[in-house]
Amino acid sequence: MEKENKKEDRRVRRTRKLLTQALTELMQQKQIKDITVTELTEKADMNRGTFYLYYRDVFDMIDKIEDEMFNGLDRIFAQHSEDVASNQTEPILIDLFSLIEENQEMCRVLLSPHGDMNFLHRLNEVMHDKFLNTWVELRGPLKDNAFDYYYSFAVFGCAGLIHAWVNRSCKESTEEMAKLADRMLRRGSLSVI
Amino acid sequence: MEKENKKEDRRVRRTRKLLTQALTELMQQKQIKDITVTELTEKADMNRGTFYLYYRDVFDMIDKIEDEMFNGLDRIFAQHSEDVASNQTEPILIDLFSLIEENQEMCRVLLSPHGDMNFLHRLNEVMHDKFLNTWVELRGPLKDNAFDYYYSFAVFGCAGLIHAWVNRSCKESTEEMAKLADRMLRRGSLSVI
DNA sequence: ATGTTATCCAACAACATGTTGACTTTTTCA
DNA sequence: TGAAAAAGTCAACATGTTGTTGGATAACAT
Repeated sequence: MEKENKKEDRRVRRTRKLLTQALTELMQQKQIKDITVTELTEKADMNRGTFYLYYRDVFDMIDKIEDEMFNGLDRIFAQHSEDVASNQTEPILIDLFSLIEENQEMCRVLLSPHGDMNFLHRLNEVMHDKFLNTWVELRGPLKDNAFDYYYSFAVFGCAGLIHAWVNRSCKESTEEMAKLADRMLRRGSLSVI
Repeated sequence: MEKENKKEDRRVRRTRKLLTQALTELMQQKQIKDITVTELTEKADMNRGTFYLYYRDVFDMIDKIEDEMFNGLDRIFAQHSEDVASNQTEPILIDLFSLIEENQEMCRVLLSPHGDMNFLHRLNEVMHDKFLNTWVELRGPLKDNAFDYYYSFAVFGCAGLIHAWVNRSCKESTEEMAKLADRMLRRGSLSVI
């Protein structure tokens, strides 16, 4: 364990941070497709060539940023393994919404009209795997296709919830949101109004 | 009424059709951002300049295609104005899923990882307007923010449902899907499994 | 048959891209 | 502290896409 857990070079941190800031700003102004590496590095006040040391293009950069969020997601599910098994969704949801809150700005742009559909699908995939795996373990193999529909509806629906939440600057607390999501999933979205 | 309702030039129809076909194919292979006008027109076997007679760029083309689908959506809501007022969602949903089925391929790519987030938001907007307007008429002005969350959840959720459906090549009938959606919205998505 | 319109073709400048090599600055670590 | 390693700067390059143009040709409507 020489330098495994060593923090990365300060310059690298600085560069990554500046690029991420610049990207977040630009994504609020225009669609991803219209963001050029040139203007991105200009806004971050660095050389254009530096960008290519880290990312292939703007979309690749977004993917990498998403990666970090999904790592956080994995960590949450690892911590709540018992809750998943016992179908205790609320504690998981609270941590999940906390993660969202920490990455508020990025989530807002990723779910915005200028956002990234792939983000939604990665989310869908993760939730599907995490939950479905435990369901299979508990109840044996599945028979019909209702599960696919259930998960697609639930995950996309939660994404919609998150979208609305971050666009209100996360006014409601994470606990409130977890309760709201849980209620919608269990009793139906109409039950909240 | 000289030539108001006259069909457009046969050449125009042909060009539009060829371009749409080519786009649909390409969107299955790669992300929108990687689709160039050059390769699009090559696949459609026509001059590059012709493309610019109709669309500003590839994203503009997608918007225009979406426009047609949303016109169909408007027509459906116009036909079911009584159902909206009486909260009879199922008949509307059936027609809605029929519309989806007609535009199966395009819906699949628009909701795919390579898809268009703006499509989701336009959908959200339309449903919000159509339904919420009647709610307001019936029940007077709204007080709290639960409606926003409800609609975001419901519309995004339905989008997830549609996504799963078109990826199964619309195996289930429109009636089945309408029932499924209605049930999820009213009794909760967990009720289907 | 005739005028109108859509498409084709070639060519153009403008721009973003991705990569390179040499140079400077910062960080690491012994 | 000093030398090696790594990160970033800068200028330059070939390449490909873009959006637009003017004139020729073909397809269409009446």
